[in-house]
Amino acid sequence: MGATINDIAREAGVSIATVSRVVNSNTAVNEATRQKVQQAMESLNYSPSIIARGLKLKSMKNIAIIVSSFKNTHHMRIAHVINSHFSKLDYDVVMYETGLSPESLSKSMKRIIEKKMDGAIFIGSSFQILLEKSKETKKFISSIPIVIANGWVEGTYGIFVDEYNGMKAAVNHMVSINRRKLLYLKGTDSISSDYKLSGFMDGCKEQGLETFSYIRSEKDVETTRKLFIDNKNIVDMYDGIICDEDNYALVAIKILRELDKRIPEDIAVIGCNNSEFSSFASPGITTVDNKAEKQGMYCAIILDEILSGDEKLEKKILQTLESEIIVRDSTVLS
Amino acid sequence: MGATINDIAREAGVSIATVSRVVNSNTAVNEATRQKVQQAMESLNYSPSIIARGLKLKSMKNIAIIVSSFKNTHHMRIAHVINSHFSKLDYDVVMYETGLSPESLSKSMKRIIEKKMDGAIFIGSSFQILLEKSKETKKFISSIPIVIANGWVEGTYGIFVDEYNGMKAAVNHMVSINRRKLLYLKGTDSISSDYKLSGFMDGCKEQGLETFSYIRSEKDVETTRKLFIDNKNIVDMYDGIICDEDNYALVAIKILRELDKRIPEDIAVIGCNNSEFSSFASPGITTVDNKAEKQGMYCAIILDEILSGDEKLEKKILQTLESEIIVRDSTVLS
DNA sequence: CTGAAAGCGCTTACAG
DNA sequence: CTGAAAGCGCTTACAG
Repeated sequence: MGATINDIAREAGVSIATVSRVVNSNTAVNEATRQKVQQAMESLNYSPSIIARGLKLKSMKNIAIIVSSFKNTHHMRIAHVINSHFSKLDYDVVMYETGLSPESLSKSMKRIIEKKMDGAIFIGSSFQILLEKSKETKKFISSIPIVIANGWVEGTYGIFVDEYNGMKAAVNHMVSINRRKLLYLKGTDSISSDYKLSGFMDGCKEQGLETFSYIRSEKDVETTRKLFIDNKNIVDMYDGIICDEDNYALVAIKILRELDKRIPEDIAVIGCNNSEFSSFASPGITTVDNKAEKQGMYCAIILDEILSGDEKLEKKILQTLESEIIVRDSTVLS
Repeated sequence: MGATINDIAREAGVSIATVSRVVNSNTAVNEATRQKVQQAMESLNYSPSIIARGLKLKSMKNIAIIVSSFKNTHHMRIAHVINSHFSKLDYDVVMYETGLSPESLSKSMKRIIEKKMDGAIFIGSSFQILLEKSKETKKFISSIPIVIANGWVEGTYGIFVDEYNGMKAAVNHMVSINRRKLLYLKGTDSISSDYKLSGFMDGCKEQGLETFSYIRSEKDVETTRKLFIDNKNIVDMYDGIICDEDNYALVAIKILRELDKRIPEDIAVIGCNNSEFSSFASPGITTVDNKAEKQGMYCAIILDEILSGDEKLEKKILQTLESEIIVRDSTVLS
């Protein structure tokens, strides 16, 4: 239904080469001719086919961002930064949501190759495992440059945040406010979540703590309530709880309050991600800030460098960003 | 660098037509031939160019979802549902983040047309105004079917949630728990936010309330604190606060607590969106649930119907979903 | 079951 | 400054 370059050429009484020239305005064109063409384009409501152009030029200036869920706010913060960066460079950035199934990841990877996109950024450590499992991966990795936020597989570039030491810092912070009996709440399994847990465990050992443990659980309200009530000793035995995500900390605080515990006097709580609501909540939640924006920025910059061919980077883990504790009322009253 | 259909044909000793046939497996191909081709594809690491195919076939089976920000969790919930729906139908759904500038919207629309995408869904009422302002809009709307969540412009399909009556219901709920002096906190301006406000105002009038008002403000902690402290009378004059978003309610509760107000005894608070943290927070936040998932589902279904040409729908506002109050501890203690 | 050929809508040397 | 022509990588009637 849309007009093509041929229609415009006919309407304006010129060749398609000339039309192409005025569309791309990179070669000099006689002003009168340009006018005619422009008018023809207007009146026929012309819009050039980027796919025909892409076929010719071999690049569509596209990059892909892949997340497992649009609902993961932490990952979307990272995606936001990447999008802003590449939009400015006139790239078309397209987001894919793949869930956690290797099949749908494979499907997306296939599409991304077939579309000859210029690069891809995966957000989240879960992709490390997923990529290792998927059949499409090798082909994919050899086809286009890939950056992973919080993950790495052979042939890709990884940008990590040091959540291991972030969690150690959380333990140290607890000790600094005299909490020596620590519980760790672990949500969904993932590489990142495992790193965090070992940071916690090692931190506790280094500090010579005698009472520390962790629980793996769902982070919804009902489950957590049941967990805390069925094991009444949990609430009485520990004086500090570290959660692997802020929303888990939010839930924990809710239930602790129901059980008449004072935060932080009876039990101090630390979350992770420095999400918006961690500062909006009451009490404000002390959190391990794992630098979403900074990580996104690094991902973007690395991919950018690769694409512009500025340098031949070795494929490897390129950056490890430090995370940082942000202290709020859930551990220290202001 | 990638192998093309010609390379495969040569390698397998067949014509490109045959290669195409085995790739698309829609015509019968001799089994032995198929094997040869398949092997050639394997060994050359072939992946068909979807863009060459698209040029020929005129449709890439793509739809676009456009949001103003990846960081808007409410909008991403809607996007998530739409993505799931179309992924199952083997569409490639690509997300665009445009911000709130007409320019970047125009750019995205241009790209979407140039890519000959099959349809587009805008999420958020802000797009109504943006689309009305943009130069590209007319062309865009006449090019492909468009659905807007919470907005409508001539030539598109609109799926609305009745937030006006949602806010009236919030007022009624306040009255039912004996709150008759209500304050409304309004965040960023948008059509949706205006609807909500008028729902509040009209609700108050209908209930014959004498003390009600609204404040337009930023929703961060500092601003709200200053607002409440500089106008100490706010906190003393009202016994109920309705906020146009949950995160605003969260902030309000935080500051009210700092000022030693009890929630809900002294002041009851209602938010909007039924976001995850509204149930995770303590107290749980009573909220106007504007049915993100349902709205997303309707958007997807409508676009789906248009694309499959099942029927010629009149272009108009197609659905208005009812919103619903979810009562939690911020208004009624359980 | 298979191949030769036309065509999808562009871009870009190459001539003039 | 402008046009004729080749080619980008596919699909699909049309013959055989």
